[in-house]
Amino acid sequence: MNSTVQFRCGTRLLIMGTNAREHGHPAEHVGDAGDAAGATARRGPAGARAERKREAIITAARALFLRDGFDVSVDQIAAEAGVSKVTVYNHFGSKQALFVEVVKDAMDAPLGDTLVGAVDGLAEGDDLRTAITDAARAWVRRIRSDPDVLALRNLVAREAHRVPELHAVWRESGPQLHHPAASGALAELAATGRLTIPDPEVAVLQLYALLVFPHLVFSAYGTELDDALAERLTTTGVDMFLAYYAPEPP
Amino acid sequence: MNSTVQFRCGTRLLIMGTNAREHGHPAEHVGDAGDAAGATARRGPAGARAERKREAIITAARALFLRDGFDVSVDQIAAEAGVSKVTVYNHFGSKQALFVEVVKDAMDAPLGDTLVGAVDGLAEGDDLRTAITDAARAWVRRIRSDPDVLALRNLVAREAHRVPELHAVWRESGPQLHHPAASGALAELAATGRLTIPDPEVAVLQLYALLVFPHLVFSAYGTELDDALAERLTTTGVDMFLAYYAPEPP
DNA sequence: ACGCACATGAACTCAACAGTTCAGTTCAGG
DNA sequence: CCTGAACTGAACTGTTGAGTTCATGTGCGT
Repeated sequence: MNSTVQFRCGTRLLIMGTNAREHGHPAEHVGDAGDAAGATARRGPAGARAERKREAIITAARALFLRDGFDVSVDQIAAEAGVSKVTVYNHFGSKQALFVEVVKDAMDAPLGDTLVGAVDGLAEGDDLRTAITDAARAWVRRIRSDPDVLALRNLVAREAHRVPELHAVWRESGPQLHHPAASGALAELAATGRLTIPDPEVAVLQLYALLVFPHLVFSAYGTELDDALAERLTTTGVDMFLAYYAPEPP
Repeated sequence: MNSTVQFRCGTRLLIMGTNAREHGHPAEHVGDAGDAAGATARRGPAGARAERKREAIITAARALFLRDGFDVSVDQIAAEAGVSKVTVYNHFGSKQALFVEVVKDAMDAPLGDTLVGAVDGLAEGDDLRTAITDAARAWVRRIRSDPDVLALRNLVAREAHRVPELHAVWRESGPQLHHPAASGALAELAATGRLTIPDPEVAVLQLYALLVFPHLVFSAYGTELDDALAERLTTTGVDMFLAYYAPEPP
């Protein structure tokens, strides 16, 4: 919508598996007016031990939720976390709240930044096709190689109807975060005259559509595109995009 | 993969809502060797009354499953169908089996045929862009206007992990059915020289990606693209596709 | 009009699971 | 080392929902 907003909000890479995550303050998102005031509203136990427990719970819950969906029992999560069920409830209040917390925590935008990086570091004379293809390749690889990224998206998609709050979380951390990034990158290319983009909103969608949506869609139904096809899809996709939006062929 | 297979397999339009469906033989799919032999394997009650009941159950179950997912209780379904719960079990054996049956029944390929139709009725001199755009528009409209089409896809995506048999059903009735259709249409256009398609597999995916995947993806997360955007997406998508695959601009 | 397969409904079993209670234990911080 | 907040384990409540049983109708086919 509006231009010149801050991109590059969350470059926190979402490594997962190894729990080497700094974990700042979990609920320190951007907007959310009405949260800065109370501050003590419904925060769980405090202290060093509590922090450890909390993290253990989130880690275990993330793993189990990603694997089995919302249907895992709280007992399982507690067991996996090496923690009493009561502790889970002391910390999060309800299963839903825990779920939302897990998704919030895991949902940092790993997409789109790649493109921004590629475009930012693009000198005047560099080959646009190569740059974008590389970025796209990295982007797709990230999606495909880290099963958790797709698993998380599918999880949110699957359970959104059961946990309505997910909608909000998703909108805030998903599209709203990296959509402006990619959008801004395209705008930058348009501004410097390397692309001609009459309808930026459509162009961004098409970029997604050509490069990542196939993976999202197929993974949603449990199948997976093989490496060779993914590669052809990426290069041809960028080709097609540039053929349409670049003023003249290089 | 192989060319010159039969397209136009299932042109049974999936109207829904009005239950004016002829309902032939529900399990009369194409391949499925090992089904023609036994024939009496696990078929439920027979007779006129039974058939009525069975249909009522499927209709009710479809409505409820599409609305609320797999979580509706069998009692609800029975009530909605005006039928005893025992009858449901007499007919289908288990909730899962009923679910699979419902999906099988509802899953006819409404996609792709449009394209085939447009291409088939294309005279030598006709404008390709207009024809494909019209087909695409109809296609997208069908997806967007009939909530059940998307609901069904989302349902399958959501519950596939709980009902593994869905994978098979999906593969048989989904991609495997209309993918060849669209694929064949493209092949036909390539054969008559109106398009130049080096990598047909990729081209089909790109056609899907540009035209329908955005709708699938966004609907999976509960949002919806507005009409104007959908229209721009369609026309620009076809444009882009043709710009890349048509030998020379008309 | 007769009989039997099919349908009913109401009560029942069984299991799982969210969330709670509580008496007792652990650990971090002062 | 002492105190209290935080944790534990285990038992408990309450609900929900799948699938079953059975005694009693009801309608289709002949």
